[in-house]
Amino acid sequence: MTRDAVPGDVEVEVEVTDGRTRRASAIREQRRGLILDAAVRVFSALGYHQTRVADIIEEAGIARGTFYLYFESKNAIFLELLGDLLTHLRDSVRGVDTTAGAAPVTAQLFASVRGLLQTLASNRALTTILIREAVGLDEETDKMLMGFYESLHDLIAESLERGQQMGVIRPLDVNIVASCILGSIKQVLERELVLKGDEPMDLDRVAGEILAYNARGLMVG
Amino acid sequence: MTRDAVPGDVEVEVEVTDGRTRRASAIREQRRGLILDAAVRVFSALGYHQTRVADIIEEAGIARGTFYLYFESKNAIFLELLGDLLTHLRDSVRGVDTTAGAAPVTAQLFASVRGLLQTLASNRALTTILIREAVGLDEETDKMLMGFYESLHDLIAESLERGQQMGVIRPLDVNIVASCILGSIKQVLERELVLKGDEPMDLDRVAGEILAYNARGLMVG
Amino acid sequence: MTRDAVPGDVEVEVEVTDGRTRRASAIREQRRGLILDAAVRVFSALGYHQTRVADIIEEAGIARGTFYLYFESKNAIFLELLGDLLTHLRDSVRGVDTTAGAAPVTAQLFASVRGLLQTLASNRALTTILIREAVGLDEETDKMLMGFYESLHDLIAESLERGQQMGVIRPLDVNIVASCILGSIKQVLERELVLKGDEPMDLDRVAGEILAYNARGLMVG
Amino acid sequence: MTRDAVPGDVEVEVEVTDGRTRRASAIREQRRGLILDAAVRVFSALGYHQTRVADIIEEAGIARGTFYLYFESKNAIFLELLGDLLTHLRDSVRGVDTTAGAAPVTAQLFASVRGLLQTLASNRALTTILIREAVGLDEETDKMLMGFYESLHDLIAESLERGQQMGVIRPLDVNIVASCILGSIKQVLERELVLKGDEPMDLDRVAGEILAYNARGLMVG
DNA sequence: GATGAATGAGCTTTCATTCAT
DNA sequence: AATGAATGAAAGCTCATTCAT
Repeated sequence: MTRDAVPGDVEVEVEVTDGRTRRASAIREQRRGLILDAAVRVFSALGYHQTRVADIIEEAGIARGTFYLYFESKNAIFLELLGDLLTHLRDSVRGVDTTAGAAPVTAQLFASVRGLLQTLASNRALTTILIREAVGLDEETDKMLMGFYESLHDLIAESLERGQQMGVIRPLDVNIVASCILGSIKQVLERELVLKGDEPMDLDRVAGEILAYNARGLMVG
Repeated sequence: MTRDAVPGDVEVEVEVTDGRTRRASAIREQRRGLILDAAVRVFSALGYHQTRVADIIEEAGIARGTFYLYFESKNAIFLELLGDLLTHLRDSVRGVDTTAGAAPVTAQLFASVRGLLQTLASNRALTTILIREAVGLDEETDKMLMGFYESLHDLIAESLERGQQMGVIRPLDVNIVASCILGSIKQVLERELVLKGDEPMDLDRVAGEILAYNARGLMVG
Repeated sequence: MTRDAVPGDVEVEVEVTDGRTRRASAIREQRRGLILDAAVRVFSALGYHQTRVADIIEEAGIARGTFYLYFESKNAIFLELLGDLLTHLRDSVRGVDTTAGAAPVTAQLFASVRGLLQTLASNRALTTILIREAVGLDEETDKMLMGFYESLHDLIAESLERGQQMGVIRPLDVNIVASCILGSIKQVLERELVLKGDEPMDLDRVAGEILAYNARGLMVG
Repeated sequence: MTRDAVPGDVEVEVEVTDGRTRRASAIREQRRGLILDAAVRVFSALGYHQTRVADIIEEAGIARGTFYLYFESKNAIFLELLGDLLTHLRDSVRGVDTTAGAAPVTAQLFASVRGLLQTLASNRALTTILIREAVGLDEETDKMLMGFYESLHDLIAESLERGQQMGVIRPLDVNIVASCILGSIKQVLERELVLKGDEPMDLDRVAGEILAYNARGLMVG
């Protein structure tokens, strides 16, 4: 339920830092983290629009003004949370390495999908936000999200193209099929995380099923 | 950009209808339609939350009170638009007929997917709303939408099961794969409609590509 | 529950009146009366502020615009109802006749109080409005009502003065005591009509009790 | 014209109170009081319905939101004012003590009536509201007010019964006569306070006159 | 005369953000 | 740095009244 520590959390202290400022800075970051954690809980429980700043500060146990000492606005903290998750996700998705000696393509893909599911499963609250809320909030948030999905799409499309060149992927419209793959994963996730609630997900089975589907389709043989 | 006339639009006139009331009723429905059209334009341009009732009445060229003469609330008109689209969509999706003498399964599926894309393509503005906005608004809207997707999911899952019994679908987890299929379609749509803007979609090619992907997967052979 | 026909109801037709206009005028007055009756019912049930013009036209079974054909405004119809009741009441209240040969003062007062109660009891709905609602609505209504109570007050005060001159009323502050008398009657009425609901009032007993109280006070002897 | 400080005004501070919170709380109550005072002035000048929240905040010199920081709604602040006054009034009305050695009944009654008048005279603005505005606003307000008058009525009726048992009150219908007494006082008050405006009231004379009237009635002897 | 759809000023209330302490 | 009272723009909605048919 809590947000993982993320590099971006710590603002770089550019001034001369003696012990005092360093300690102050650490306390500051700790508090910032507490607020972010509280915000995740509230946003994923209530949704962005139902969440009032009052809810966040109550959950965090801080005063109204304090919130604005750490974050510019309600939208800013939401954007930061979203950015954190996207960073996590990007890290768990890698293109297929087709150089000689690399692991088999299928194994690589399995690892990639499994990693993705793993990351999302261990950030259930944030993921709930990502899937349920992050569209139609405002221009900036929308762009951020679309950019993320676009880059995932491109990653998949490029992999498909390379696969075609290697002769392991059949001729197909890489953009449409990239969308299909991305959509498969999103939808399975939505179903697994949002509908199934707290029940843990069998990562291996789900990842295997997704890959089999993507690789072989539905037909017998 | 405008909403299509829909059978459900016209409220049944239960009273005795002479010429006058029939005409009045027709005018009323026409006006209702104009407001719905205006709302579609505004909602799909600004998003649900950014849209104020003031925007809709300005677009429709009516007074504030007039809006509430036809619709109970901002949420109500949105729900109605969404309901219209879902009705449209349900009509274009049919389960696979596996009785002897029916058209080949592949052809049926192609017709179904193509019809779905067709419906959505000809309701671009509404579809934009469906994809971009209809999640996380409020409990009622969410339930409506989830119910719709759930019923699509179930339709697919049942078709898959039947296919397995007939021996044309390989063994697989019907729920996960149903999600994959549904997600494929959603994502392709989102890409085609939202990102590509007004550029028309090659329905046959897209539908064919989706089906091929779902049927055969990615692998050569 | 219905309003009594009142002379003021019929607007004098000053133009040349042939049969046609006379009939039209009669129909008009009849309709006016229906609306007034409907308004009484609604006002006394809901109170002035809770009553919307929509309630009155629904009760009367007329169209919105028709209401304004007969009455200038919601306030105007209320004022007219109030005026009707005040006219009724004024008619049932008479000063004490102290000329030789007149009925005994006590009998006259009893008749006056009894008549007042009678009038109000047979206009329960209107009276409910008078007692519960007619203060603080707007300047004009307030003035009308205060004028009515003031004239009742003056009538009583004058009677008291005359009684003092005749030696039948003890020395007392006529204004204060006139208020006491008026207040007694109002409060008894409020209790009898508003709290007791539809239970009929024993006019003789109540009038007798009020008079005895006013005449002899509370003390033994 | 200003509201008196009332014990109930100060919310009990249940938390640990250091100097800071105590001061803050005091300031808060002071501000609350200022708003209540402003509301009394506006309500008694314009009447409940003519008064908009905008009028109160303008009179109080505060922002719109500040009002809602202290009071739930326009109706809530009105109810609080009314409740304050009723509490005051209840405190100044006491039943007659008929145990041996108590003050003479007449003196007790005089003190009670005088106290009532005193309280109302020193809360002229609130009283104006009580008499002119507080009926027919909404269910809750009506109940509050009716409950108050009912309790006054019962108090008087019980006193009358006890007086009868002691043989100092003649046989009479206690409920009707209790209404008469209550009505007398209400009406005198209305006349003295509302009609006479700011002119001070001769409490002793008015109280004396009311009592004499109630005790001895109008007749000579 | 009758109709009822249309009007729009005006209301109460919410809540993200500011700023004096 | 922390606080939380104060702010006020902005929203959704109501309803007495008008007016074209």
